[in-house]
Amino acid sequence: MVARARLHPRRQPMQARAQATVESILRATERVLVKEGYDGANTNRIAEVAGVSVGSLYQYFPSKEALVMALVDEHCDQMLGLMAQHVSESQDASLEVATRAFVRAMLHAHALQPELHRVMVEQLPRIQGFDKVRQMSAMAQALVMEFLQRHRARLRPANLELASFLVVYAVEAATHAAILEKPHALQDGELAEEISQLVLRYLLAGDVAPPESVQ
Amino acid sequence: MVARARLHPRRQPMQARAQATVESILRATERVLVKEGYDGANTNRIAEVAGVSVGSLYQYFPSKEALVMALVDEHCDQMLGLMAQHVSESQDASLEVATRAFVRAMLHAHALQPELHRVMVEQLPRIQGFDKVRQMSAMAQALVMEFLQRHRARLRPANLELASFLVVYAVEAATHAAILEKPHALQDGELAEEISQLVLRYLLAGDVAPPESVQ
Amino acid sequence: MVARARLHPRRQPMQARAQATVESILRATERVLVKEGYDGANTNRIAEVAGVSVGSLYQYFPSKEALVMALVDEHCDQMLGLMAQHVSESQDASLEVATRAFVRAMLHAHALQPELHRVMVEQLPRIQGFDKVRQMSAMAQALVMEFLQRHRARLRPANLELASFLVVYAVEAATHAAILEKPHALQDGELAEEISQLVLRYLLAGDVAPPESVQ
Amino acid sequence: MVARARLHPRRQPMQARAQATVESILRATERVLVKEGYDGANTNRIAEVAGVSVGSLYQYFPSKEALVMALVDEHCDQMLGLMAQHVSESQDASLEVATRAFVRAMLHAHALQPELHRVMVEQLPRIQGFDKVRQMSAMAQALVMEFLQRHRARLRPANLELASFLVVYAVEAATHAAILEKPHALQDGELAEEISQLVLRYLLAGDVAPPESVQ
DNA sequence: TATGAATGAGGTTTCATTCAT
DNA sequence: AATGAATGAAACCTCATTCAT
Repeated sequence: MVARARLHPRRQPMQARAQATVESILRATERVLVKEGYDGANTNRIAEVAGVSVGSLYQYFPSKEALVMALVDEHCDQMLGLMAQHVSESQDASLEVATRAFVRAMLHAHALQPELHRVMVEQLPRIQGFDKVRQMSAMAQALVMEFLQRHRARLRPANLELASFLVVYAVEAATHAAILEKPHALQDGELAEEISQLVLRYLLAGDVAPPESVQ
Repeated sequence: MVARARLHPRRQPMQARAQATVESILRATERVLVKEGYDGANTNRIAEVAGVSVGSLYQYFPSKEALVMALVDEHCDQMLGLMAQHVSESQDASLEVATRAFVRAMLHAHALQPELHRVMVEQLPRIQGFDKVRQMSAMAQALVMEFLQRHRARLRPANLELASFLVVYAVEAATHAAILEKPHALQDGELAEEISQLVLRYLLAGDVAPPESVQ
Repeated sequence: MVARARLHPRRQPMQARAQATVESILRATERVLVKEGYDGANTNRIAEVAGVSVGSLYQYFPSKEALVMALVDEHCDQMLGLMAQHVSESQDASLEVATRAFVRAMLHAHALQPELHRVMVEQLPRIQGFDKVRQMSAMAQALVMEFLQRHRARLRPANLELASFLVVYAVEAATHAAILEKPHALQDGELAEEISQLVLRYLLAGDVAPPESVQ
Repeated sequence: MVARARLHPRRQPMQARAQATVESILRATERVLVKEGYDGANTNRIAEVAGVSVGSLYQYFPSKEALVMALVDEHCDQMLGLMAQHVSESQDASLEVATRAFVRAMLHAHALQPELHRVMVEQLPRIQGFDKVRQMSAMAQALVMEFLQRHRARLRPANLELASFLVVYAVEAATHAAILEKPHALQDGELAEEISQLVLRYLLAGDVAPPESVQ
């Protein structure tokens, strides 16, 4: 109801035992969140599933929201790390190759824990101070824009900031929806290729050749 | 959490006064939802804002979720109606003209009540049995696919179902994000044109001319 | 732990039934407070004793402390009312008669619900914003000082503010301690007379005659 | 609330280091009690402020109440010691000189740690089994009565027990209230003199001369 | 002896829903 | 039909205390 004051982890676990506790709490939160949804999840249940007492949960997370937030942070960091890694690996690749690699990486990332990702995106209420998701978007846009700037000579759009914005949101939405609604479409490369076409044709002047003729 | 037996409106309001009551409850729900979020909204507060008693609220909506669902229904119907109208109006228009009109329509639709739309998209899908939003997506895809089929001769993608899927999600995501994060970009036509380019270049072979030279 | 935001009653009961509920909650609070002490009192128990549900308690009192505060307010108002009444009744009495009447009134007031008064004074923590008790002291001092000013010609102390301060605290302490530790001493008039002597001899020059010779 | 079996210190600290630990725990308790009040004080916090672990705290104090009680004991012992010392020093002094010295000593004692004393008096009596404070009162009354008996020839009150009772409570209340509410009044001797007058005029027949003419 | 992680009973509070008026 | 007082299950969270290391 009211903005909750404490959203950040309460203390760093110092001993190995404590780190294991924190880990088990986070994993239990995931499981409960996926199974029961955000509204169905409650701290007593999470603690029970984690095999610890509520007290231990509150020793490390000062509120239910801080707990969820920590999970979101972890998830965002994973996603961002994956994206950054792919961008840096595509340093010298052509736009076509890099884009296709990136789209496949996104599909892969979403496919890792699709149910968890769904909960993250669909159910986690936008708690006050929950800007991590927005931050992640901003960083993703920055990464993409940096990449586009290196290739700007070949690009059609003049406003690269706007282009990054559109590309990031379009790819995220398509990837996310596909994982949830068309999981079978992940097997053959059609989905990945079509998303890549969406991006490349938007960015490049002229037609975009199919992947085999480029690679 | 609780048995969720009743999700549909309890009775149709017959008299004008009753209809006014229902209307004020729905509007109050909107306001509270936008201001406090789904978790912060409670039926007593909504009734208070609506200027009626909780008892009256429960006379027309058998549960909190039925109430929220009625609002979502209303909103989806509006969006779908708007889309259907544009598709039918674009019956004889070129793909270019129709797409640009559609994108502008979507931006317009999202701009009507952006905060409410945000709550709808971000917070409400998590209610169990809330497939209305998914239904809306499905219907939107059907409408778009019908449209694409009429223009299939000019289209590059072979799999029109997949194409509709991508177009609908990409446009929705871009439109939604733009309304919330780049509200100033709505003034000039740049944003609308870039989203249109995203769609058209994906769909059509060859380059896409700017709007003025086509219209 | 932290200053609690809500210390004031939540709503005024409008219907007779609601007023009865509030009344029974307040009386139950008294009983539980006396029996279990402040730390032993809990809202579920109070509600149970009151014969209502916790929900009803929280409908009228937004927090445990607000509930206790309401009781303290009520008690302070009673005490102050009693004092004011006696002061006004002693309008034309001599200092000796008025003082003796006042001391007897104080003893009487403390004896009404000695256990409750003890809890009030000894156990109710000084919650932030709990200045009602201090306010009551201030008002008592004001009443006494007004009275002293009317009799200033006969008084020894020059600083009437200080005199009021000392008289109020000395009488309150003596009365309070006597009720709790020497309840038997209330029967004969010795205690009342000695407290009166304490006050009168402090205030007046020369000796103070016993009551019978004055009245 | 809970069974309150253990109220006494668990063991005597033998080594210097252990004594230092106990000392730091007691001082931390003081600080936390003054800053947060009895309800806000918790053993984990106290241990943290003391710079030791909770485990160490429980090594020396078997319960929270034993800890607080040790502090109260310490405080009472200090006060009683101070009073006893003054009484013995006033062995041969006149009633007037002894009383004035005693009142000044009380004011001085209260002024040492006024905030701590406030917490002691206002918040701690509510702990069950806390008769130390009452004991102190009883001992104070005994000391005073012994003193009065030595001077009984000059005294007006016949019931010296009652007189001791009133004098002790009146002086304690006046002193305590003055420290908290009129701290500035401590500078000049007016306050001390007026309290002394309150006592002396109550005790002695006839008027009481100002201090300079007596000493 | 010291540490601090872990415990869990029990407290406060909320809010969807019911029902007497 | 409308009111709003009443309900109570169930959530969140604290903190005195224990105990493995």
